Amino acid sequence: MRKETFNHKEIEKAAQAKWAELDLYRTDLTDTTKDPYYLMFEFPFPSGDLHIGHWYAFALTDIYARYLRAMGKNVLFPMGFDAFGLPAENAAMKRGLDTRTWTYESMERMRTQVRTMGTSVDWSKEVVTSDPEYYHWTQWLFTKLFEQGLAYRGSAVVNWDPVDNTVLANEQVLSDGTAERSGAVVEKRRLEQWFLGITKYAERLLTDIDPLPWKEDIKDAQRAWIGKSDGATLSFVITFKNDPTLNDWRDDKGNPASLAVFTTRPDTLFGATYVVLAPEHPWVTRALEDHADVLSNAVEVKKYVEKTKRKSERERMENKEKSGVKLEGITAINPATHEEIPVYVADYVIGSYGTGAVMAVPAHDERDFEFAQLFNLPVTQVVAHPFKQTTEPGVYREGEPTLVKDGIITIIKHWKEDKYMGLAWKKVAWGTFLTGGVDEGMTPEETVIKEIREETGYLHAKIVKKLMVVDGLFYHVPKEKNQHVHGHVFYVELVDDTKETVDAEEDEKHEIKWLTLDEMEKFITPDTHKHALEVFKNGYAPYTGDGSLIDSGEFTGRDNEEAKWDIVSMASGERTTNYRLRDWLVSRQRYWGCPIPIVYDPEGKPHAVPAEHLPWLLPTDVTSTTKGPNGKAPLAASKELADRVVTIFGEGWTPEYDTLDVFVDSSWYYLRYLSPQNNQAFSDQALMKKWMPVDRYSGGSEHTTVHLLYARFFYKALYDLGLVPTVEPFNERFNRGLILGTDGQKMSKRWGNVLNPDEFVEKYGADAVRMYLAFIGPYNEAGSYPWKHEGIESMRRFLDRIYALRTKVQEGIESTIPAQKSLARASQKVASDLTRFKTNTAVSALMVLMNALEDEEQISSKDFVSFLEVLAPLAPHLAEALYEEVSKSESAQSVHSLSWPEFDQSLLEDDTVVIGVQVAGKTRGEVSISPTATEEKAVAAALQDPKVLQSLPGGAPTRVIYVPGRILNLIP
RNA sequence: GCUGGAGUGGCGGAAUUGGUAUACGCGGAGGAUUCAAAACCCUCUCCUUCGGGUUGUGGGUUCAAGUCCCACCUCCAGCACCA
Repeated sequence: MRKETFNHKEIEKAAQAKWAELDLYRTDLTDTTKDPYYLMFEFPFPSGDLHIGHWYAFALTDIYARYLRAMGKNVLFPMGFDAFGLPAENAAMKRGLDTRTWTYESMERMRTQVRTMGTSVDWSKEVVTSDPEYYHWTQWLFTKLFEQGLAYRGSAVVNWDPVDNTVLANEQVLSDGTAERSGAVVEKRRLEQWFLGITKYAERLLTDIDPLPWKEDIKDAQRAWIGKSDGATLSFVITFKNDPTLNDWRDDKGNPASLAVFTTRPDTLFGATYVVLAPEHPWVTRALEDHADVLSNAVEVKKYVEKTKRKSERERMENKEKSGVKLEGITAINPATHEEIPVYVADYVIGSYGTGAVMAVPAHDERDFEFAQLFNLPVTQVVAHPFKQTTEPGVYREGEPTLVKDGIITIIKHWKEDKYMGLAWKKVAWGTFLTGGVDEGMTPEETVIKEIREETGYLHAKIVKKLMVVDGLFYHVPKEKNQHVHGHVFYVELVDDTKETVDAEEDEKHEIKWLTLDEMEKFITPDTHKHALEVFKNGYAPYTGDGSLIDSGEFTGRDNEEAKWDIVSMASGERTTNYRLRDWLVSRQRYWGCPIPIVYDPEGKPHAVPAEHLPWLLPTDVTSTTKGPNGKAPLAASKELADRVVTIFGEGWTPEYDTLDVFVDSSWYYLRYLSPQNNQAFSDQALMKKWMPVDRYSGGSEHTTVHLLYARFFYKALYDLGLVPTVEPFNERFNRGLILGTDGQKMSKRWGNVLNPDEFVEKYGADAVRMYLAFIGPYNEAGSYPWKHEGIESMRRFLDRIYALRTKVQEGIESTIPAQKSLARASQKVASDLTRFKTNTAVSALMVLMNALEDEEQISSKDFVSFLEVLAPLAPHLAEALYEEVSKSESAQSVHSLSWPEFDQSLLEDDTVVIGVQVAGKTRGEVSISPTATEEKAVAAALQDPKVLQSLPGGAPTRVIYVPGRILNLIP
């Protein structure tokens, strides 16, 4: 038997009944006496049961809600259910139950569970997305977007299950590309679908992130998702070899047959040696379907295109080996070099990004390089790889004048042996290849032959290959000046040892060494030469960085970034921005979702269902398991729906059969909380002005990109329609961490490590579970925390000790100063910790406080109530129970109606503090002095300490650094 | 591969934002209590050759670095053939 314990079931029941009776958590949204604070957590799917993750999300935000109320805020803390959607539908189907019935029963169960946590949710604001009262307005908002052209129809590729004759969501397709349900190999099909035009908002979604007070990882994930790229669209004129008449062919806009490509590297245009089209590119389709004769290898191309179509998304993602087919009969003209270059179709180019076609620059793009290797395509270097010398001798001297010139770096092979020429410099510790400057009027090649002869005397040298151009910035020690050399790197073989006498002056400079490649590696010193050797040994690797342009016509020599846009205008290109973000496909061929409020006239033209016919009800004569005809959505089988359309709109009119993606439902629910029963509007304008944006939004990191981004877009679209008052819906965003199983693994049925929170609530009580979760780690950082049984036991022990404290409480006695000080400190610490969502240190502060109170003989009832007030957000039930016991002199009915305890500031200031004493920065002792003591006093006190004296030669410091109340540092 | 974040005892984690590193809790050891055990209570618990040393590693800035700067290593998260 514990010395003191309490019956948590009793006190929880009593407290919860009391709160309900007092209607303590109903928020008056129109209250003008208090500051509004909108605190929200992500509303759950009705998954059937609350798991520990739900507790973590709801209970910890509840702690903050209770704290804010005590701070005098008017807190809106609502909840609801994201009730439509696949998870509910699948769960119901798996159990063989009706989706609607199962979903609503499931929500009822979860509501009860949420109450057991002691959350202070205002249930009068509850929203359920599958209620017609809610989706009425989802539909209304959709029609508003439709009117703006922001909701539109387009064709999209979907996952098609040929056995079940149905469309599958990505989640229903297994990693091997088969359907979860039927096991069939999933195919790709192009269907007409509804989209929301989120890409129109890409730029604003991006720039408006910057001022938000979110953690960098959340912001960055959104930026990556939007994926902005600045570049240019360039046109490549196309020539049809097999059918010259087509060369006059013009596109829809009357432009000559030319192919648009998007590139972020127009500066490398001179190095574009071929062009690649995505297999989905309209030209490929057209060439195969309408003009098969333009391709000499149409059969082969067709085969390749078919093959890539069958490839699943995942396959394409995992297997990144290049493949492709040349389009025989079509060539393109590089607009910069005017050279004729080949055209390929390859699936490494994505049809839906940019123009679905790229110019390939193998010298400066890794993917293009890989492809070029495969097909033996030319690699033309146009950007020199720069090296600024960073190791002596020859470190580039910043700010000093620099001689810019062309030069050669020559790797010379011995005429007989497998050895190479190295030059050991005599006046400086350089080991180099043969180098030289290119004189006016000479080519680098001529310079090579000349330099070999002048500097080494060898007469018979053969240039085998030009390897590359490197750009060296270094200090030429013998010449005593900075040089910036565009170094043309050559590989040369000596034919024989015929040589003439070398000029004595040249001979003075360096000595020839014949070295193997391994020896050469150690011998060579300048960075440019090291790189040249590397390329000689391992071959050219694509260089994707910046540098000066080479072999780029009139642009040669200029900085690539600086010349970029000039090259674009020279090629008559257009500066373009592209985004990775695609428009949001919202059609779902499922039953359990918000019906898309669209009907089609006899010509097939879509019309929004007029407002007076909303809500556009989900028919009840079909259900999740109903199969629509020809693989259409379940609603296509609904007679109820078809009849409704004919009755309202007339013969020949047909309904839209698809339902909306659940992320549409959840994109605006925070607006509905403000006016959940409103049947005149989706929300209330005055209340939105008062309450938006949501002050703090807590949720899972899995929703960082999709939900958060979609909600931001939806809200911005409503802002443009004048329907909401601000540009962003959420101010602060906190991603919570993950509670792991006791084995440190993610909880999953597969590992058999799923813990049921109800068991712990039953055994230790809701308060212990709440406080344990609060203590497990910082809630404001998305870490992951393994569940420890010992942890929750210790938390119950802590609560028992608090319960035991009540026996020390005395009515009518004075507070002691130590008790007051402890309370003041804890109250301040808990307040600042909770504000930052640092629940773990808030709990720790409570523990420190309790340890101090335990040392007291007696506790005044006033102090004890203060203690309960600080405890109340974290352990609301126990605080309430103890409050009832000791609060006879208090006027408030509930501890949760009290305001946060205030203490005299002077209680936080100590008369004496212990500060560290350092000698030369090392801690040697400590002194106990007043935080306002003068430097003389502090030093005098410190010199009393023998340890300090001992380490302070001379007995007195020459210099003193004194930060009152913090540190004393004595410098000998 | 790219981008972002983080590395502190046996473990979860603290650290007034540059000022006594290891708060609080778990685990462990010893004791008290008990016929005995559980529970409860008390004490100790980074290393040390007792000089001192210690925040992933190596440098730097500073009177002073877990905190700031540079390089490297490791882990986590997001994106991933996006031209």
